Order: sequence, then structure tokens, then C-alpha cells
Amino acid sequence: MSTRSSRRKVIKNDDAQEEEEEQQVFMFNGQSYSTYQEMVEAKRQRNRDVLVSSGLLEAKAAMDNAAMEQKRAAASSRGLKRAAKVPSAPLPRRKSSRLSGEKAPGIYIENESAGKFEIAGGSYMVEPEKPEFYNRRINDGSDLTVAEAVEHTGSKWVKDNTVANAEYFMKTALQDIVEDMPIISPKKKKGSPTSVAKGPAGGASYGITGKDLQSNIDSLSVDDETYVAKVVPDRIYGLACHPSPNKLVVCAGDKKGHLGIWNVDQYAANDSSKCTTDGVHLFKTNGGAISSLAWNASGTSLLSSSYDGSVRLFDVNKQVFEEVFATYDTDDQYKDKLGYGTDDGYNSWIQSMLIDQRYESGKCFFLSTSEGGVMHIDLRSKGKVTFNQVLSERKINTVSLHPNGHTMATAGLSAMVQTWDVRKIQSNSKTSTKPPKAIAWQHTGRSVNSAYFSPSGKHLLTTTQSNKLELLENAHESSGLMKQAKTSIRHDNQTGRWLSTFMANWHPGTFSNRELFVVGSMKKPRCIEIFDDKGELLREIQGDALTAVASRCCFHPNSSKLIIVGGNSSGRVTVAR
DNA sequence: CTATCGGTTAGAGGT
DNA sequence: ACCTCTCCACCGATAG
Repeated sequence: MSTRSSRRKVIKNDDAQEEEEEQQVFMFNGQSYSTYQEMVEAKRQRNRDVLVSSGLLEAKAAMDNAAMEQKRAAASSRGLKRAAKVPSAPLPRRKSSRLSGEKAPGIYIENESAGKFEIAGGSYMVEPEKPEFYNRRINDGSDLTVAEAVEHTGSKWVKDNTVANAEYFMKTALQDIVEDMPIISPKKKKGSPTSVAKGPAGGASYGITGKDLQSNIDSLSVDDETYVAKVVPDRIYGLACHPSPNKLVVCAGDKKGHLGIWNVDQYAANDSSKCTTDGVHLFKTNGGAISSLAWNASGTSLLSSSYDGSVRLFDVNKQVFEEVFATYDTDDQYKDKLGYGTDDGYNSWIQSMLIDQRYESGKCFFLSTSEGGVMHIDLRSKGKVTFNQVLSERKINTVSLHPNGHTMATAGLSAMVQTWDVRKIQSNSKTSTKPPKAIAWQHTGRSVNSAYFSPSGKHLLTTTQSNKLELLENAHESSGLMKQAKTSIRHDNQTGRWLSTFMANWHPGTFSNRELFVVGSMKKPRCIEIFDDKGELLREIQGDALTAVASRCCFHPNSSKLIIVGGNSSGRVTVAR
């Protein structure tokens, strides 16, 4: 349909000279109108009709109603609470130096880009603000006591009893929890490890099967606000449960380097009137986002890796956060550091960490970097970098080790999933004779958030930016281009820039040959999804207490009942049990 | 090839 | 009820 009006000049009388008067006719939709205004009115009426007939008005009304109905529930107030604001004295009125006649020193901005600028002119030079420690780390790398780690969180979070509460929990309560743990780990064989040690989490089979498993899954709920607490101030990157089968202690690491530890059942165990913390204890252990958090199998040490390039280890017996690894550039002053020469520049950081389960101590781990590097660190004796190799041109998001103990999967921004033989990776990119070669690979079109081997090793589970969850069968046996995944689940993984990316995560045990994984979801109402290794959606857990997207989720590794924890973008942790 | 931009996305906290 | 802040997540396009 034409919406253009046509304008015609009609000459009424050719002969009459003074009859040169123009008479205009305004055409619209085949109708003629004698005045412009009438034509416009007709056009407006047409537009109104189109709007009404399109149904958009009804649709809008329906949406408005729906929006009214599902009003956002208020976020849980359990957990961290800010110290009350102290009203500050009004600042003295600023005096203009220009008005008071002071002369500028004749400086000007020489070069400005990306938020940085150089000041030139005169003798006045402004030194760019230098961070106090390498890569804005929390300190020079020395040990951090529990009290210091609490104090680093700042006055906003530290109240009268905060330090004492945290010290009591870390020293007494946590030690009790560790001592209370049954000894599950089998004796370790001497010599070079051939398979992943069956720690409490390592692929142990659980008694729950068939109907019991389903009813266990069905019983999971997030209805009560006691299931939610603010554990860290900012967005959650790393999430981990303490491996104790009897107690629920959840740890979360946030964007700013905070570590929050939530003793979930403190209320049940203690007289609630005495609890001022809701069981939440906050520390700051790293200077940048905590990219990964993990407990060793025996629950004695907690490792945190950070964007600031450091890895800290909290040992329950030593009661300090020890910097066990940190990246440094090739400046001579760092020559003696373990991480000498592992920092590739200003936009290089540790993207993920994986505890190497072949060694029970938890003293060996893999690190992946934003520059596509993978390192293996071994702290058992003096501390060494077993290897440090560039495996990708772009950031590597996750590293996963197959239970066979030698097939490693990497995934990241290069839009590829790749497998490698760790036994064949030489120690250093610079000195090795040949660069490492992938055993197998698959192209995913877009970046891969994560790729994890299932506890049995049968499946490699990927979460991708092309909105898929995929299960690759026996990926450790393929070479060359991998076969397309048999199971591919459509899943909205567009979390945008304010939420942590989704990373579908396995339960570390098996359920008589059945395996489970958990993943967050953008669906409304908000929910957490559980799938099995066939790709079947077993449950969407939703409830009144789950009001925000749980972008990082994991299972409790050892509880005989299923427990899921999820972390959201405001530092809150939700427990489904 | 590198840097930068705009678009997308969700939630809390303050007024 | 609105407005503001988040600012290395990632994609695709564009400029230099």
C-alpha cells in the first residue's frame, strides 16, 4: 500500500490567462482530498487503524499486566550487611583557584586515550598512580592471617565481632568439621600416577539410583529465604562446597577478590540470637576477581586463583592464606619467584584453575590464562612449574582432566574444544623442541564457556556462546576432528556483561552409571536446571527464594542427599536441598 | 592486526 | 517507582 500522497497540478482552463491559479488535489490511497489537512487526517486515521488491527495494543496490555503480576521479590537480607553509614562532616566549601587569582602552571594534556593521559608543559609532571603491589595484588606475596584477610575487606564490612567470629569459625569450627570427616581416600600408589585418585569426590558411586534419585531430585527446593544469603559483596565468579559429607560450608569468590565462606547450618546448630553473622564470614584474599575456587579432597586446604595472577591457599592447620603461586614478568628482581616470566603483560590474567586430582594433596594444579596459556604447578617439594605452554591464540576458559589421568580438554575464546596428552607436553614454550599438538578438536562456531569431562570420563560437556549444551561421547578416544555431539541441547547462554557466564557443571559422583549436571538459566521465573548424561532435563528448580539468575552452580560433592548451590551477580548464594 | 564502539544482558542500591 | 551504576563478557563491525 502506498502511503505517499501525490500532488497534482490541474490546469483548469488553458485559455484564460489569469486562470493560471493553481488548484491542488491531494491524493492518498487512491482518494483525493481538497486540502492538505484533510489528507493528513486521513493518513492519521489509517495509521490508527493499522495499530489497532495489528493487535499490538492488546499485546502491550497483556505484557503490562504480566509485569505487574510478577513483581520482583526483594533480595534476601541474610548474610553480609554493610556497617551503618557514619554521616560525615560536611566538606569545607571548595575555593576556585582561578577566581582567587592563582596562576596555572602552564600544563596541558598532551595525549589522551583509553582513560589515560599525559600531562605536559611547565615543570609540573604528574606521576601516574602506581599500584602499591604487583598487578594490584593485596600485598607483596607474604602470608595473610585470617584477621588480616578480614581487615582487607574494608570498614564497610568489618564490625565489632567480625574478626573474632571469622577467627573462631576458621580455627575451631572448620577444624572440627575437617576432623569429623570420614577417611574416604584410598592409599595412594607410589610412582607416577596413572589415574585420578578416587578422593571423596572422584567419581565415587552413590547409592541413590532410579526412583530414589528422581525423588531426591524432586524434593530439592529453594522456597525458604534461609536458603539464600549474601556471601560476597560483588558478582560471584568462583563457587565451591567444602567436601565434608556432614556439613554444608559454601565458599564464593567475587569479582573484587573477596572470599566469602558461609556456614549454612549455623542457625540450626546454634542459638540464633547469638548469631550476628548469619554464618557468613568475609575475607579479601586476592586483588582481582577470584576466577576459581577449590577445596582439596580432604577438605584441609582451599585454593583460590585470581585475575591478579596470584593463587592463594588457605590451610586449615596453618591458618594463613599463603600465596603459593604468582605470575611475574621477566624483570630481574623476580628471578627467584616460581612464577618468573609467566606474566604476559597488562591484559594477562589467570582465567581458571583446576586441582590435579592425580595427586591427593591438592598441591598440584593447572592454570589457564587469558593469553591462551596452560600451566601445571607442582608444589609438593620445592615448587615447580611442570609445564607452561601456549595452547591457544586466545583466552582459555577451562581445563579439564579425564579420569585416565592424561587426557586434558581445553576450551575458550578460540571457539574450539581440544584434547591434549599431558604426558607429551614439554615444560616450556620457549625451550621445547616442538609445540604441543592437540589430539582432537571440535569447532564450535563461537566461544566455549566450559568443557568438562564427566566423572566417568564418558562424556565431555560443553557450554557455548552459540547457545548450546553439548555432550561429546568418549572424546578422550577421538583423534583429529571430533564427531558432532550426539546430544545437543538448545540453551540460552547469553548472560550479557553483568552476569558471569554459564558453565554446566557435573556432580562429581556417579549414580549407578548415571551422571548428573547442573546449569543456571535465563528463564523466568528464575530456575536452576538439572540434566542427566543423556541430556534429559530432570528438573527445573524454582522457588520463592530464587529471585536472580544463578550463573554459577555446583553440587555438593559428598552429601548423600543432593545439594546444589548457585551464585548470582550480587554475591548471593542460593542453596537447593 | 589492534583498538574501539555499540549492542546485548540482569540486578541492587539509592533517591 | 524511578534512576543510576556495573565497565577484562563477548560478538561483529569499523577505523587506522
